[in-house]
Amino acid sequence: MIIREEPLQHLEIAEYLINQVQKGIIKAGQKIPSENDLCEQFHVNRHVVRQAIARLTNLGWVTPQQGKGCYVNCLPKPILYVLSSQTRFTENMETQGVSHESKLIHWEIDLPDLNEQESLQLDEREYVYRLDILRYINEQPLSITTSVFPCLELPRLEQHFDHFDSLYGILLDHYQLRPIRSHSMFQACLPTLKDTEHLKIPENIPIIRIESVMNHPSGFPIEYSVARVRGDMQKCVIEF
Amino acid sequence: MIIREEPLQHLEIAEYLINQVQKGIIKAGQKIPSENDLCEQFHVNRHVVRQAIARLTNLGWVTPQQGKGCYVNCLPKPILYVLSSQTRFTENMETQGVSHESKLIHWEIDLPDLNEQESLQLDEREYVYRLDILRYINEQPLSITTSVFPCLELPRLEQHFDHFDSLYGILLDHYQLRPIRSHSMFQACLPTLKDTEHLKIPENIPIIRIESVMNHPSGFPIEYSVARVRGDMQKCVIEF
DNA sequence: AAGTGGTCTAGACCACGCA
DNA sequence: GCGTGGTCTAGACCACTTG
Repeated sequence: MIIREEPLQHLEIAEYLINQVQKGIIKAGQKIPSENDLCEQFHVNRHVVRQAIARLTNLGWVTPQQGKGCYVNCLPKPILYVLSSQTRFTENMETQGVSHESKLIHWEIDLPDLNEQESLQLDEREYVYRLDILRYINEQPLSITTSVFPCLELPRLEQHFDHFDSLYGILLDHYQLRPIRSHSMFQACLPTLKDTEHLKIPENIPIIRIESVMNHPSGFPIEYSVARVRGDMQKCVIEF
Repeated sequence: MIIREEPLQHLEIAEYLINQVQKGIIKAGQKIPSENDLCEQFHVNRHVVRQAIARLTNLGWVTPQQGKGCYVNCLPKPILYVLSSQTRFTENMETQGVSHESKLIHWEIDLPDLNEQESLQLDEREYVYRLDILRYINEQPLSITTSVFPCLELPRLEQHFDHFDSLYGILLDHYQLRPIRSHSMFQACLPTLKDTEHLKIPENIPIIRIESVMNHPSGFPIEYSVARVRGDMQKCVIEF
């Protein structure tokens, strides 16, 4: 009598592999067995093995590399991002001693959409700057942020884009402006296809979406931003 | 000359379907075409269609139901959860007029792990209560929270579990205790397999993990909790 | 019984990295 | 050229829902 003990699934293979990594049997930087090897080992189809590996990938344990193999991530301990009314990316990273970089990958002048109108208390005819900023830590893409400012408040902002390094540096240097965080809204979601390209992540890695409104020191809203941050690379901390 | 315009992929089918839903061509509560129909429509294998639908599912647009079809979600606008030093789940939901419920699904007395020791400033020999609480809004599971308290602070806590409805209600009624949020840490991640069972979600839906420490009014830490919340059902708001 | 989604097998071709 | 992962086809069996 043959007992089919086959609620064996992609999920069980995934758990087995995660165990191997957690126990240190397969170490960070090493490869897990190839898909074909795993097929033989578990006597299953390659498709099933691939499902298992997909789960490992989404959970952040491994990253497959075409032509090479599937490597266990040297998981960088998630960066702490301390949120307060005064927080800036650059300063935050520097206090943690993390190498960082910001790139302006796109900017435009446009009419505000409904969200932007409401958050910035703008008329539908008041133009805004819309900037897309890609931020790196340790040479890896961490987040992409869309920041929106009323054009009126930051005249000729584009003049300062040539040597872009820190958004808040520009605001401070050229406009004597230090925005203050009014409120933020967090949500876990999946990246858009565009975001996956910029962040160089698979489309199933969860990201944290942070929607914020920043105020001018005198009180009115001056910046509306939506950041999409790799969930596995950052933890946001709020102190009360 | 035949032009292969076939970077057609599961992702493109997914985008097509998302468009149909966004434009209202397929409305909430309705079914999208069956897998076999989509196979014919796009002249692709069922496997490809299933990948596309998997993406829709993860993004929260649809939920497949075996034997019936794949229904467009009546997307409940994400609940706002306002985080402050005084926040409680029950009160938060009631101010928004949302029907809610809490179930204690597991409890134990145990020695604290390293995280818990550190967060609660406990000796490794001081026992803790560990509670798993499942919370519902509008009859749908929203979050699962593991709360840890030092046994010493809440003697005979289990006596009050019979008619469990609100954790903070018990603390207030029987211990005259109103914990105050010290800090919280957010991260986007994927659910564990256990969490998927409790929350009744597929394993690829992103969740937001909120790790918090709450203090006794006189200042020392009294509760360490880890909440896993459906990303598509809740937005956390922080006011500064 | 027919249709639906859930899971698996078997096998193909491609793009990439490496020796 | 070979092995790797990425993608797709073709077809099978199952569990569930509905008529």
